[in-house]
Amino acid sequence: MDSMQIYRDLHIGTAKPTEAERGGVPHHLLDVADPRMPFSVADFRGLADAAIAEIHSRGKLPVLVGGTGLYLNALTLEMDFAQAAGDETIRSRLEREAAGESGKQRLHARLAQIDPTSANRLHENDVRRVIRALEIYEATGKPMSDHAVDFKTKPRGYRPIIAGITMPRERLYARIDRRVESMIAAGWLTEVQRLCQSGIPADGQAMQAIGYRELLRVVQGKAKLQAVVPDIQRATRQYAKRQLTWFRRDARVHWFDRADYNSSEALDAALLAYVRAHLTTGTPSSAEE
RNA sequence: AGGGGCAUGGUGUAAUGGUAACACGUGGGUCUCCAAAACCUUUGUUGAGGGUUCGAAUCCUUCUGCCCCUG
Repeated sequence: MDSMQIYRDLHIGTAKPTEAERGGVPHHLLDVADPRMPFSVADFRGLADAAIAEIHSRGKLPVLVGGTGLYLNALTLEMDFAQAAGDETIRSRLEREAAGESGKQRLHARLAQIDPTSANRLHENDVRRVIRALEIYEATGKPMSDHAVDFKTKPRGYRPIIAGITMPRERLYARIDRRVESMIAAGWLTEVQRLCQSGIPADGQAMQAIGYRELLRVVQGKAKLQAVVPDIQRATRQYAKRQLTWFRRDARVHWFDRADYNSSEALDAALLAYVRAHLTTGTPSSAEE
C-alpha cells in the first residue's frame, strides 16, 4: 500500500524491502509500474483487488503495509472516482489556464458556476483539486459533488483490521534523520544517476518522490549532496507529520505506540495479538503481504 | 594590542525616528484517478544596561558576543 514502491528501479529511497527482508513471503504490488509512466489511485485499487482475491483464493490472509492514506481509503471505502478517469488533455489545458494571470481565480469562479458545493469546499489556491472537479464535469457532464456523497463512511467489500504504529515525535524525527543518512550511505545517489541515464523524465511522477527530486538536482549539478541531505530529512519529517494527520482522524485505526514496548519484537507480538483477536473466520495458517 | 563592522522569532533576511514585516522551519488541519502530491492555517523576534526623544530596531553610551583588517 505504497504509492512509490510500485515503481521499478526505485529501491533505496522508497525503502522497498529487499529479497532477504521479504524472507520468502510473497510480496505484491512492488515493481509493478514503469517509473516513466503515471500511476493513479485507481490503478492501485485495481491491482490490489486482484492481488487480494488471488491471496484469498489460496486461503491466505493478505497483510497490507504502507502509508499511502488515500490508497487505503480507495481500497476500503466506496470511492467511485466519479467514473471519470484522469484526462491528460483536459488537465494540461486547465493547468495552462491556471498559470495565466488570475487564472486560479477564474477556474475557481467557473467551478462555482457549475458546482457550487465543490467550489465552496475547495480553496482557490488548491488548483489541482479545482482542476479535477472541472475535469469531472467536462468528462461526465455531472458536477463532482453529485457523484458519491457518503464515500467516507460507506465500506467496500473488505473488513479491514487496521493498526497504526507511532512513537514520540522527537524519537520519530531522529529516526527519520538517521534513516535518510543510511539510505545515502547505501548508494541512493548512484541509483538516481542510473535512473537519469535510463531516461526517466525529470518532471515525472516517480521523480516527485521525496529524496529522488532532491538527488536529481545533485545529479544535474544544481546542488551538492551535502546540502541536499537536510532537505530530504526535512521533507520526510513533514511527510510523516501529514501521515499522522491523515490516519489520526480515521477512527478505524487502532494505535500502537512504540514507546509502550521495550523491543520491536514486543511490538510485533502486540500487533499480532491484536489482529488475531479481531479475526472472525478461522485463523489462516500463514499471512503474507 | 589597535582599528573597523555586525548583533532583529529556531534559521535567513526586511524595516534610516512613528503599529516590527517576509520567507523557511515548527505546531494544527484539509484530502473523491498526480497523494512521498497539492492545499489551508497557527506560532514566535529587536543581545544586556543606561541615555536623548512625545515616540528608538533605527541616534548616543557602557557591557557582552561574533566577524574582518593591522601588528
